[in-house]
Amino acid sequence: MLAIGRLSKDSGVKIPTIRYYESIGLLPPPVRSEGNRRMYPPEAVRRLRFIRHARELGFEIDAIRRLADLAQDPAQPCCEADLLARRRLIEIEEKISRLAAQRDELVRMIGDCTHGRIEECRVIDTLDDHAKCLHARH
Amino acid sequence: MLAIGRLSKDSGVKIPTIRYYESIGLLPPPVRSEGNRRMYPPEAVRRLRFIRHARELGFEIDAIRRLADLAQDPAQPCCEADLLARRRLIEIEEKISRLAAQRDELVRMIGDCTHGRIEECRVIDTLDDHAKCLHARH
DNA sequence: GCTACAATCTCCAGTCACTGGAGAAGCAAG
DNA sequence: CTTGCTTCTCCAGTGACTGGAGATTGTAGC
Ligand SMILES: [Zn+2]
Ligand SMILES: [Zn+2]
Ligand SMILES: [Zn+2]
Ligand SMILES: [Zn+2]
Repeated sequence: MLAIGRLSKDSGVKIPTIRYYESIGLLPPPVRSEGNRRMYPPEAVRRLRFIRHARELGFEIDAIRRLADLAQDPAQPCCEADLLARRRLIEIEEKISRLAAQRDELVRMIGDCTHGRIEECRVIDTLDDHAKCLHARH
Repeated sequence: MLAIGRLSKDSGVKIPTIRYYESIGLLPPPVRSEGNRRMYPPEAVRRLRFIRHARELGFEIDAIRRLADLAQDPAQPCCEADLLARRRLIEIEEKISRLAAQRDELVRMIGDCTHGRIEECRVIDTLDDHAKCLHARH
């Protein structure tokens, strides 16, 4: 059995975050010691690492809840887990293309600016009029 | 003078957002009509479009506040505006590389999975152990 | 003038995923 | 017993909105 500080160190998840995950039902409430301290079984480290890893890959809490539940159930088919991963992948690709478009605009704005006064600034000028952008939408 | 609904349509910024921008001091409080309605000068459309455009390029409100103020002051040197743009560009590049790393992991997880049961699922398996990832960090 | 209906007003709460502070209580070592 | 560390609960704040409730104002048609 581990105290919360130990669990935090072993899993790499901050103490307030662990309590937060408990409060939203992502991490099951552990037993308490006589003095009301949370006492975790060793498996909690694994679950929390799983959660952390999924968060690092950008999964939302709801998706992680499903993924973590599925991980506990080895006989189930994995199509739902794979679907969640594919959804996340699509999301990532959309984000990347949006950011790449923003990057293109900024590179151009900065590159075209002669760095004189505001009145000739390409950055301000472009922000002031989207028609001066390469991409129709951002 | 435009009412808020008109301003919203002309600028593409939703009414509650316009009021929100006023509340945080990004948009100056307009004069009011006898009946306490906000009445905007035509220039408000331009300012709001500027703000919206900068938001679409991912600038934070604080940066936009500076940029919008600088835009009003044509004689100033534009180095600060350019610096804000360069900062945003760096931020974008960092985001893209983080997302690209996530994408690589997900593509591999999904591609390697034989889509059988959870116990053999590469998605769950990889989430469970970051050592199975390509990238050391995400 | 009256009646709908649309537009706007203020205030407040919710979103997401944490993060941190205040103040109190428990716990281990010297 | 005291000192200092850990943990407890509760609450508020983050960023940038978003939307609902309930009240008021403006406008068009009759
Ligand atoms: Zn410039
Ligand atoms: Zn643009
Ligand atoms: Zn699978
Ligand atoms: Zn990993």
